[in-house]
Amino acid sequence: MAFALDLFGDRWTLLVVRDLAFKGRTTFSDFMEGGERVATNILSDRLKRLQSGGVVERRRDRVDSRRVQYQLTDKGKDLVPMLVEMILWSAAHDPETAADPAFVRDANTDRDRLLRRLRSDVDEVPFTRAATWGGRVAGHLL
Amino acid sequence: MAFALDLFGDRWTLLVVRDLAFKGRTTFSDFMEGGERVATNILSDRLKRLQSGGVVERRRDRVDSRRVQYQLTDKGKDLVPMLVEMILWSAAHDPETAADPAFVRDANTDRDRLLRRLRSDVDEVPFTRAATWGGRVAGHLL
DNA sequence: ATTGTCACTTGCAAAACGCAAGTGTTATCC
DNA sequence: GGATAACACTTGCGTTTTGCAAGTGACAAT
Repeated sequence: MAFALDLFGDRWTLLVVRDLAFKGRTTFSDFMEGGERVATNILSDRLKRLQSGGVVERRRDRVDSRRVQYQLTDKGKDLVPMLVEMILWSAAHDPETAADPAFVRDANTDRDRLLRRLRSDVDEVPFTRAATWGGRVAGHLL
Repeated sequence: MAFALDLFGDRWTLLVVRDLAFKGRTTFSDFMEGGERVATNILSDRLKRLQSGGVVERRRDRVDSRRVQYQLTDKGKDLVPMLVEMILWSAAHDPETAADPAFVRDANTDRDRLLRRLRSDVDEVPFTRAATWGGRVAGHLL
């Protein structure tokens, strides 16, 4: 656990991973526009740490070389089950939760199926689509 | 997720929860002796935050009134599945992991059973025993 | 009565964070 | 082709949080 917390034991890092895993956000400005107010220097620092931790990979966009695309490595994708548990806990205990009740139900009734779906969504077409669930991007409500 | 990270998005908080859930540690000095080097003021602060977050309860020891016993609330016990996923991720990706391979195997082959066991262990005799697994305290190797 | 244990608190230096502004590079528009 | 804009950052600086060491108060043990 100390190993995990060394890497993402802070306020922002896991939100970046969530954006990558569920929200289809892949660029610096995507992460910035995510509602939560990260400072640019902090975001920059967290992306570097995620890279050196092997959770995220960085590459320039082929089409528009100003842009930098971030994506989860396999190691990063392996965080999804933990994120799901975190979301479920929050959904259960946050009085103002924004989690989709159907997502929660699905996770509780057939967790393995949900995880398989999320995994395959995150795996394929890494730069064009987010993980989908129930026909739409999964994370909009998380 | 932001709700969760507000409460335990830092380096130390989840280690306290882990100590309570898996390692049978219940007192301030227990937490201090846990190997990781938390400062006393930080530990004190985190325990207060966990209390006000409803994750942990504080009560004086009946027998020795110097001592203070901490225990997980139901809300705190609900974090166990997330902790397990975190441990599994660390076990899979930390080259120097100390996690028990059999724990990892059990978690992967019959997760629900493991969670039920951990839950009942944490529930009963809250002040005398830690969660056990495989006949011994579960967390010694986590 | 003295010493020790336990659960903290306090003070201070160092590190991390948050904000605003600035920089360099690459597209896009006229 | 030159000006403008977009993007991904970096830099400076004041504020907040952390880490370390020492101290305190209540109670227990001897």
